[in-house]
Amino acid sequence: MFSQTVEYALRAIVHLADSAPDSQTKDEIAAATLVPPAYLSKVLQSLRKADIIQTQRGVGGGMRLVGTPETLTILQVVNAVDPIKRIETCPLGIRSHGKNLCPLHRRMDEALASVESAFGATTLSEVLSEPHGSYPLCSHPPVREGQLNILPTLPCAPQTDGTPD
Amino acid sequence: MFSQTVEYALRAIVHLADSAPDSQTKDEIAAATLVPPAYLSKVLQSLRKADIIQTQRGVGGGMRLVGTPETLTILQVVNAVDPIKRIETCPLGIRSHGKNLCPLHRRMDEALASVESAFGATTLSEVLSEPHGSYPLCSHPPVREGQLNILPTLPCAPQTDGTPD
DNA sequence: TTGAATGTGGATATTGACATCCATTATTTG
DNA sequence: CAAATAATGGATGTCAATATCCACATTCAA
Repeated sequence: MFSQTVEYALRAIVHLADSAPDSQTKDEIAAATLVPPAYLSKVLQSLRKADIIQTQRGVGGGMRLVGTPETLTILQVVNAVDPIKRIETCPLGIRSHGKNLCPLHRRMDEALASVESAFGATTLSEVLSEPHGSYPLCSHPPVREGQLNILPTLPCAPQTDGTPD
Repeated sequence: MFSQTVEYALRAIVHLADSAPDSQTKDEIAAATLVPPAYLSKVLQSLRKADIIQTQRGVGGGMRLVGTPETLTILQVVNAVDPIKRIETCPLGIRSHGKNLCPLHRRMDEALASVESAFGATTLSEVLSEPHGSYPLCSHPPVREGQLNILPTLPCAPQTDGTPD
């Protein structure tokens, strides 16, 4: 239903919002969100073109939010990479009758509208500040190890929690 | 957002529901719904495997609804050809924590749930019996010509209604 | 100024969704 | 049975989404 690109973009932007207003490099974001680094570049380009993030080349560079998590909605991110296409005209008619959708396509469009509405009403800050203390990219706080480690800090790092397979 | 296959399946099933309990051949459905005939075969196969339609080979054969338009929902049709995949577990975690989605994916799943709910609550008969007299596959009654014609009856046949390009 | 860090953009591969074609099977009618 | 009708299933083709790679441009620090 949602494209892989949307999934990646949202993961990345959540991570960026979480570290706002600081910058993160592409590789840092990729490691934290488990998105293929090479492809993440492309996705982030779309977000930059949509003026959702700023980029900075060179040493100490990276990506950061243009605005604040309070004002940025999930919908803006989604529309930047893979816009929700509302059904404007009957997909059957060569020349559709304006806004008069048939009952079938009206229902389908209403479904799209509900998604659009829900996403448009959700800011990044809302995603980040859930009351239950759950963490954005997984259901528990990220593993923070007080050491330089080989593996990047994975929000949802594979970990055996005692539960057998 | 919705796949082409879903679009085709819904068009076909609306047409079948509209002519229920009669049969329609694949080519009749294809002509009426403007779906590529060869591909429609594949889509209809999915509906048959889901026991939503019955098929009959040979002279006088075709496809018809198994049930009634009153009990068949859009969701059943959608799930037969391209199931709505709810987000059950965190897409990031190798081993996700059961049903505890992170805030981001919970929102995304809620959007999917709203689509699922809307589609599950809509029967084919509801689509067919809109109060405004609008017609299922387009916003006006189909062109019915009292003659044998070369072109099939297209519900949304391309027609110049006086509006310039 | 040099080199390391970092994003940019173009070329290219991979994959699955969409679509077509055709030989075959099943059914009905004459 | 023979012929016409109609669905079935397998093989194949096409294309856009996904994904990778690399040469290049930009920036900072030493």
